[in-house]
Amino acid sequence: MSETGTATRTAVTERPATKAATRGRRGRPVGDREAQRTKLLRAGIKVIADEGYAGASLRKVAKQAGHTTGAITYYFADKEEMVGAIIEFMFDGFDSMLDSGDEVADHRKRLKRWVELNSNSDGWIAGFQLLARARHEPKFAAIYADRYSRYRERLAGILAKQQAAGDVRNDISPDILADLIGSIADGWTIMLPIEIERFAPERVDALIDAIIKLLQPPVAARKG
Amino acid sequence: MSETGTATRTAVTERPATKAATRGRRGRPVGDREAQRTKLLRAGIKVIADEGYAGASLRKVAKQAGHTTGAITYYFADKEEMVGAIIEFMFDGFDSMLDSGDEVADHRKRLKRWVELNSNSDGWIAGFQLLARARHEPKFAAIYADRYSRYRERLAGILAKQQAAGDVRNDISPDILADLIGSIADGWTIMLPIEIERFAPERVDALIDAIIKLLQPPVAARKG
Amino acid sequence: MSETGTATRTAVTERPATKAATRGRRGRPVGDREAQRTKLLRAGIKVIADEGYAGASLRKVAKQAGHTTGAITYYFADKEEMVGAIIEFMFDGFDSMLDSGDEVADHRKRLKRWVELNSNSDGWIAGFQLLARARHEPKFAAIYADRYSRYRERLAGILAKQQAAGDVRNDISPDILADLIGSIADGWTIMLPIEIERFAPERVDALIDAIIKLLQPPVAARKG
Amino acid sequence: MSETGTATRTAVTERPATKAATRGRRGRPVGDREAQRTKLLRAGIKVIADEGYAGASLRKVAKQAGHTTGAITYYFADKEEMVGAIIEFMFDGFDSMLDSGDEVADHRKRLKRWVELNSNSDGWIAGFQLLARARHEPKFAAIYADRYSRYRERLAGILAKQQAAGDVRNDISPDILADLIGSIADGWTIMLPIEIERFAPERVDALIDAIIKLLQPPVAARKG
DNA sequence: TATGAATGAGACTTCATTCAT
DNA sequence: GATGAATGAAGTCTCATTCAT
Repeated sequence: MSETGTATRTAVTERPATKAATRGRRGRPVGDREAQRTKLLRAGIKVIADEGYAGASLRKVAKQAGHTTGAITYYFADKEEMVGAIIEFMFDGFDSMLDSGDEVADHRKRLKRWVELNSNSDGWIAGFQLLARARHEPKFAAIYADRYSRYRERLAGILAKQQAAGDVRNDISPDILADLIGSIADGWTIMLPIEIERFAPERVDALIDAIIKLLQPPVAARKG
Repeated sequence: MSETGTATRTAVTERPATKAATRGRRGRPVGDREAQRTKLLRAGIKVIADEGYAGASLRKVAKQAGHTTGAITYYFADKEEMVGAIIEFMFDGFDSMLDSGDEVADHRKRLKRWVELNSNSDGWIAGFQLLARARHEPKFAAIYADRYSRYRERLAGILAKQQAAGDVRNDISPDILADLIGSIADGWTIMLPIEIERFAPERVDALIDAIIKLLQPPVAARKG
Repeated sequence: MSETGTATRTAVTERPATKAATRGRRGRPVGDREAQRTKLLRAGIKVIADEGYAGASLRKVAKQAGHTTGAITYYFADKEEMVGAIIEFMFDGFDSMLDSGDEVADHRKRLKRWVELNSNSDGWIAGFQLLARARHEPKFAAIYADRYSRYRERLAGILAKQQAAGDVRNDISPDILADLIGSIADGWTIMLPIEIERFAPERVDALIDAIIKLLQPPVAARKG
Repeated sequence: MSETGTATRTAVTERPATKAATRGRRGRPVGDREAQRTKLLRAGIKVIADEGYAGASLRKVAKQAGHTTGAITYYFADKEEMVGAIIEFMFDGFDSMLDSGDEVADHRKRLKRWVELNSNSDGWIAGFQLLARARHEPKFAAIYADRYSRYRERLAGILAKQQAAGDVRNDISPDILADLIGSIADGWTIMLPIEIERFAPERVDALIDAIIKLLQPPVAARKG
């Protein structure tokens, strides 16, 4: 509830089930506004993921949400506002990825999860589409920069702990390592939809093995 | 005629200004076809870099090149073909980057050059915009996939040689190493326009140092 | 709601002129959807009749109807759909022609009416323009084929009844007779706009007389 | 050689075979102009038949003829002139159809030939496409009216002879009969490309049988 | 609260035409 | 005699946005 994004606050406020059926209800339906807004955001993510930013029109978003065109400009001042809301909304589900654990082996889990998300989740596909757009919309860029750096900081924290435990090489500072790992993940995001065969499960395993090997302390220094 | 790509042979053949005004003239024109085509490609790259794919209209490209809209569809069957040509054109300049040399120290040169390209050159900014689009245009995707894999192969070849010479660790296969380095570069491309401060010169140096360190053979195995 | 075709229920519902000027107004409009649609169809018929299919642009149709281009693609997915709707609409008015009666003398009425329609009504002039186009648009062709065959069947039914009553020769099957009469009518449609003098009233009478004479039972077999 | 159309006069003037090969010839190539013009006309007919009038662009015609766009406006002042020339050219091959003979049975031949021509010959398919256009181009209309009436006159002449011989009913004037038969043929032209199944060989035979039966003198009056 | 008719600008594309070469 | 680069208008269609209802 202490989140930055407004979008999350709303998605939970589903109208209480005490209300009458949709037809024939009386009075002002409380909470509907936010629920509808969230519905539109989800529809927007789906459409951007499916058609790219250039191909995502408000009409398609409205249709996807089962609304009419007018509804969108009713809920959002204009397209830009809607897209901004979408980006915030997407990041709200993002942090969970780092909760995978602090063991070295958990790097594997995280990276695998990353590849999966990028293959299947509308959220991350749309996210990448909007990233391209962010270059031209400073507002979007700010959101991305903020959220990404937070992610790298947490990763650096984990790596620092692992270095202290002797599980990860300590001849490179943890924030640099975090940066490189993050970059690899970003690079995968870029190319995954284009070179799918490069990301066959066995190859992804090999790539992750290599990353973990690169993180290991030099032979002589290894613990045990 | 001995060039690799024809597209690179650019508009040096500008005619002397003995002609009427540039605007509005008809009939068989000055200059050769290839030069005009290249001019349009450069204009396209500029506009895509400035406005993103979604904002890059043929009108803008034509204007940027000092032509009318019709000229573009005269040189290219349609927008898709033009953009395809742009991608190819960008990669033509790209291949030269691998010619930087086979020494380990040359990895540094290449990576620095990469960051510079991504910071300053319209080419790679446009390239990333188109990459996002490639997800929805199989033809673009095919070009990217083809060119990228060629790049990685050459890089893997260099790394294999360096492994044989004992300059690079050989506990990870060269194609996996090439893949990871390429991914890092891709990841930089993605975030560079958004997190410029993350790519300050000193930090880039530190990142590259780290990559080279990661490539080194484990202490015990080092030559000399 | 008890209508056969909705398209026929036309723009009688014009609203009182209590509104601002027609041009430039926005928001929820006067009149009902069906009426506006019909208005556009009529405009389309007029333009096609005046300028031919090749010369009938959406712009012109919109202008004729007092709308902007966008309105047309609001009511019809694309030009093809609009033209398809026009053909259907024309045929809706067409079916009524067969209701002229079942007497032999009614063939005269019908054929005269046909010539009149082709001389004066935008409908059939447009119809012929579209017929030429149908060769290259299977969807149009399908509509024509369907409607024409329905027409011939009804005509054949009438002729069969007349044969049974001994009013029409029965040495030729009714569907063949219907086909030939229909073909004559089609032939007139084709040439009427080009050889107007060939279709002077007296000559049309003579042609129709001849058709009726051709339909008569051979002398010996005549009833009475 | 006493033809009206200029196009025929030219098609015969193929350059004498005494000329050298196309490459390396000297002097002004006599007759080439007309030969090239005819080549363009044929290409025009092909394209109009294939794509309809609306779809027939000068570019396509030029391409079909193996020329460049400019060639067409070199040979013809503009598109209208080219199309006018095409119509004249088409009719030049037309009269031959009436040369089928003067017997009653020859009506069958003629009508069958007509159906065949309309099914397979580019000439007549293009002819019908242009007919639709003629409504809006008085020049075209004049050509059609002239040529058609000439055709009907010849047909009436044949029928008059057959009436005199007692082979055809004489209770309807020959020009009216000729008009009706011509109309049927026109009607077939219109619908043939759209209702192909209606013109299966057996059915065409039945239709023609019926026409011949309609032409027969009433039973009591028949000769023999 | 939400609809949906309509706008008007602008997108891509095709075309007839022009004209230096 | 013929080419082909380029124009500029027009064509079809899509879109964000507005606003009466």
